Amino acid sequence: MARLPVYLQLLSEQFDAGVSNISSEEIAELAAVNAAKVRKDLSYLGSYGTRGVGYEVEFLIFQIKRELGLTHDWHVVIVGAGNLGQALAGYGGFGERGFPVGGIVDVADDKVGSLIGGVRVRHIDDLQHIVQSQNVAIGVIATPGPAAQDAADALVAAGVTSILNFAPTIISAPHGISIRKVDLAVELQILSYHEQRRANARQSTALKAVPGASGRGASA
Amino acid sequence: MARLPVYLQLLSEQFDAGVSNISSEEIAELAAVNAAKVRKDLSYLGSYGTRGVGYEVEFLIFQIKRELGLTHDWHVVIVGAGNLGQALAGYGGFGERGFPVGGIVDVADDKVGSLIGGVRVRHIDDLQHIVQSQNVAIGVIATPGPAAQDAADALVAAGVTSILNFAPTIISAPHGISIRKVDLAVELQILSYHEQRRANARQSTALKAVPGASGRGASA
DNA sequence: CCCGGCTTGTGAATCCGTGCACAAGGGACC
DNA sequence: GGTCCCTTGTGCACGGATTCACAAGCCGGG
Ligand SMILES: NC(=O)c1ccc[n+]([C@@H]2O[C@H](COP(=O)([O-])OP(=O)(O)OC[C@H]3O[C@@H](n4cnc5c(N)ncnc54)[C@H](O)[C@@H]3O)[C@@H](O)[C@H]2O)c1
Ligand SMILES: NC(=O)c1ccc[n+]([C@@H]2O[C@H](COP(=O)([O-])OP(=O)(O)OC[C@H]3O[C@@H](n4cnc5c(N)ncnc54)[C@H](O)[C@@H]3O)[C@@H](O)[C@H]2O)c1
Repeated sequence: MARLPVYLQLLSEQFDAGVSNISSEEIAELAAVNAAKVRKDLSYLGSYGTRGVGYEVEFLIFQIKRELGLTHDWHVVIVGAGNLGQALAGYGGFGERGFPVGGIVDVADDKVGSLIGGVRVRHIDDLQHIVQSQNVAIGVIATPGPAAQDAADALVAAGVTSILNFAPTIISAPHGISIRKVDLAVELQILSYHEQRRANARQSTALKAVPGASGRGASA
Repeated sequence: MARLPVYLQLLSEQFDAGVSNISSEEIAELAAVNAAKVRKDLSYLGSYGTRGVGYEVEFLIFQIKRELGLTHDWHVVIVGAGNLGQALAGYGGFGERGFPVGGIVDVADDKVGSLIGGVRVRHIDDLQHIVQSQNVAIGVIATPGPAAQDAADALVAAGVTSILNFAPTIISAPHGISIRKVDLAVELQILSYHEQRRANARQSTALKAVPGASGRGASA
């Protein structure tokens, strides 16, 4: 389930805040979901709650981590040392959450060799060596859209089996490779869709009073 | 539907490549989804296809844009001018896709005043002025996790009605405000979940042959 | 003008995720 | 030891999304 990481995040926060026991109701509140859903999700891990009491936070964290495969670190390699690649590589939260940057590669000669967040940018030809020497399983694509498929192919050829793609391109990979895509523009467009629906709703209600006047006018 | 932006993206690419007509089958191929789903999604916009021929790319792009509310630009304001905020503000693809950066704000005095991607960083106290003078409807949160809720409150107070949150924190807002969250760690954890399942599967099959030996050992 | 082939649009069956409601069970207090 | 209260775990019903399959419809060629 895609909600487990969210639970993990908030449980970790609660644990740091000194909370040792928590009910499904409280988790639901913090995760902004239904309490029954929380219990269903957690029961999927096994019956680790105590009726009448709730869940032991520390134990639950461990169980979720086990389920997600977070019992050890997963090294990550970033392809593309541009704007985004640098932000990602320089972002400390990566390693803190169990995903240290094992390497970052690029094709551009002026990028190769520079130091980002303590990691040196290498040429993409070194990808296979990096992946295999560091036992990297996850690759992150931060190249321009047209290069994304090439990057994916290179990652797969190097032995990576999971890919996180930030480029606005749908990439394909052999069966057995996990791919996830994060597309900024898609997120914004979904928001604008809702904005537009709200604007339309306002307009329809106002229409009866003043036909022709638009709600939130978007004048230049 | 959350798939419309994906269709839009790939249709735009096809249009640029000179394709003027396209079938649901081809769209499905490019979007990596079922063809019937594509037709259902598109029929939701109205009956804009021609039986026996397919869809006219340009017209379809226009219809999807209309549905998504992309007939005009939506200005965006970024809260937090750190690592990520700077990458976002400096990213040209934002404006190209109809979401120009209308402003970027921060609390830190050493950030305020600097120029990023042609936009000057302003103090968060100016948020309301920026939002209202530029008619901004969408806010992007790029602050550290603990400050995310404050940022959201400030955005809502300033009049923003949609929020895209990059911080690993669940934020709450009044009813009627759209919120979307993009959490890097969650994406990586989902990938690691699949990795781990693959590793387990390998281990189970190997177990019969060599009990005790682990598949992809994560030593040190 | 008619016919055959191709693609859309959509009814219907199905599947999956969600949420309700409640029985089962554990703990604390008496 | 008993009882009461609180919370978990889950059977069940519901709704939306997905997929199949096919009739309807358009176009080009004969
Ligand atoms: N910058 C952002 O905030 C942001 C936000 C969302 C999405 N994106 C997406 O992320 C991707 C990268 O954005 P960016 O702003 O960092 O772009 P960028 O142009 O700054 O960086 C791209 C980097 O990729 C390298 N590159 C090009 N082809 C390559 C290849 N075949 N193999 C390896 N490296 C290659 C380039 O040398 C460059 O360094 C784009 O697809 C963009 O749409 C960026
Ligand atoms: N950098 C990345 O690649 C990356 C990737 C994924 C997620 N994130 C998330 O994005 C957020 C920002 O990451 P970052 O690397 O840019 O961090 P950062 O520390 O570089 O930048 C945070 C910025 O927010 C500002 N800030 C703090 N409190 C604020 C407030 N109340 N109002 C306005 N501004 C405030 C700070 O002054 C700072 O400039 C974090 O939550 C992080 O988890 C970052």
